[in-house]
Amino acid sequence: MTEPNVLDLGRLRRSCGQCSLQQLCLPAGVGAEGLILIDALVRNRRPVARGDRLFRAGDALHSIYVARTGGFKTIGVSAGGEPQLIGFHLPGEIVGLDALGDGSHRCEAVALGDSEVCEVPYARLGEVAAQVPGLHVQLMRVIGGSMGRDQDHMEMLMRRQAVERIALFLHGIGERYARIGQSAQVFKLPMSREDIAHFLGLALETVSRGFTRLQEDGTIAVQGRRIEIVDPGAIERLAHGGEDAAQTRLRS
Amino acid sequence: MTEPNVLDLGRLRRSCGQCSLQQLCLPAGVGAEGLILIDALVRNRRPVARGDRLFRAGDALHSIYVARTGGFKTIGVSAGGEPQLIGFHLPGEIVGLDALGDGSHRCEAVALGDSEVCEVPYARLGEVAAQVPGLHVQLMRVIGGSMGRDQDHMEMLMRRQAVERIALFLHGIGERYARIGQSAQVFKLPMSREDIAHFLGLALETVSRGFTRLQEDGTIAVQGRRIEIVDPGAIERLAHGGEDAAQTRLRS
DNA sequence: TCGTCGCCTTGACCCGGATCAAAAATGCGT
DNA sequence: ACGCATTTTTGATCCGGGTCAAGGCGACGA
Repeated sequence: MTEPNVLDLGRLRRSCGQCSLQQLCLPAGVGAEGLILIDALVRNRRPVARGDRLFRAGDALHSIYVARTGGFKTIGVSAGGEPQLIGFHLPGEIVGLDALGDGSHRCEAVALGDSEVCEVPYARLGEVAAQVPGLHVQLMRVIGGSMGRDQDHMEMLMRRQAVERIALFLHGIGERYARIGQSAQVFKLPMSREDIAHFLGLALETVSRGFTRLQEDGTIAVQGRRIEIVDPGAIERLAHGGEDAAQTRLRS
Repeated sequence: MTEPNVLDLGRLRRSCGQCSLQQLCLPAGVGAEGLILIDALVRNRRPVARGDRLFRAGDALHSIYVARTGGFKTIGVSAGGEPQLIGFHLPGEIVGLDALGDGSHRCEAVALGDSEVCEVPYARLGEVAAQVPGLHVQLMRVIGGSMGRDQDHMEMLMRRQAVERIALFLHGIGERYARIGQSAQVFKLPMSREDIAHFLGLALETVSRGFTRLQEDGTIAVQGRRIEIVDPGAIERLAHGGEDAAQTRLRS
């Protein structure tokens, strides 16, 4: 038995105006009439099963994606070498910008768990952006945010001490969950220890040991992938401070 | 529109049409009439003395810059922590994109030596881009290239062995010099060992030792900051993990 | 309920690179 | 040219974390 308004409900729930990610996504700062165009631009939500790929390295840039639920990791396959974990993409974050440079993807995007994405055909994005004032600005902001996240990643990789990298990682994940209205203190990591290790440039054993040590210090509570940040101050201290107060010489 | 057929020599030499970086810079793929607009957009070349800053962390996004000669480093000051070397910017490369996210710079840009830049006021860039079809596309390509370079940086930081990071660094620098028509085998590094060390996440002594070791192996020849890549194959092999056959990965 | 499989934790050992220290080379200003 | 300061190289020592190896802990199906 079918409800008469099931289509309307479905359509309504798919629309950008109703999306919980609206503030973060492309529509932000765009008027109502622009929203309609963007609604048409964004293909319907699409389910993605755990382990499925949105695209592979070398694929031509066809669409960019917004993670709605679940999560993704992007893996770069550096010529012949072993795969490198480029980044994680939580709900509300964009996947696929790596192809902006030369029009083909440098890495592949794998779903960490069962997920949903919004697909945005890149070719039509340009057309719509030309009609909707403000979309380019928002697009730049979104892209800039993505670059900022890459720099956060580098900041992690530059940290000398393993626990500092881990603290920075957990702090960043918490902040990103807070952006979508979830708790920054208690969350479930969507990725394995091995993924985290590759992301941080550590051995997975070192990640595990780091978690244990932070738990022993009373900084966090660990139950498998469920993390509770018991002492946010300590995490912050490890993440930002922690290192020598050496005055480096920046010549003026 | 007006034909600028009467030009003094100085203006001609400053114009984008005459710039040796034309192919890499904003004008690429833009018609003659667009070029005139871009010419007007780009402020004249500006000299920057060694050690001068184009902008500091926290500064509002005012302009983005194209390095013409010399070179720059961008340094992120992560809240209270010690400074982190985000990247190097050789001639033809863009400086200042780090502010796209939230409109204020995350890092400061310091001239490695006496340099020249083209300054592009960001507010006017948007206006001109609206008038010049194809500029947005090129803008995206330039931004994408910058993101790609960041990922190359990460690839370096992920390498386990110090010599591999150094080999990857030298290889990348060579490629970037080749893009602007200079030799990829012989070049003078514009930055100090200390800068390289911070960039690669190593101690400066380790960088120095790595250079020495590569020289002893006959892979490179070092004379201070002047580097000659004697055995490009060996560099490539080290850069890509030392296990795989030489596979050239050139970004267009 | 049990057994299996994947993921996570813990232990032991060892090496690469950070660190401390100092000499050598290069560059810079006068 | 000279002397001074910065940069670079080289040496010696030590420790964090990579690596190998074994042991828990759930989750899930039979």
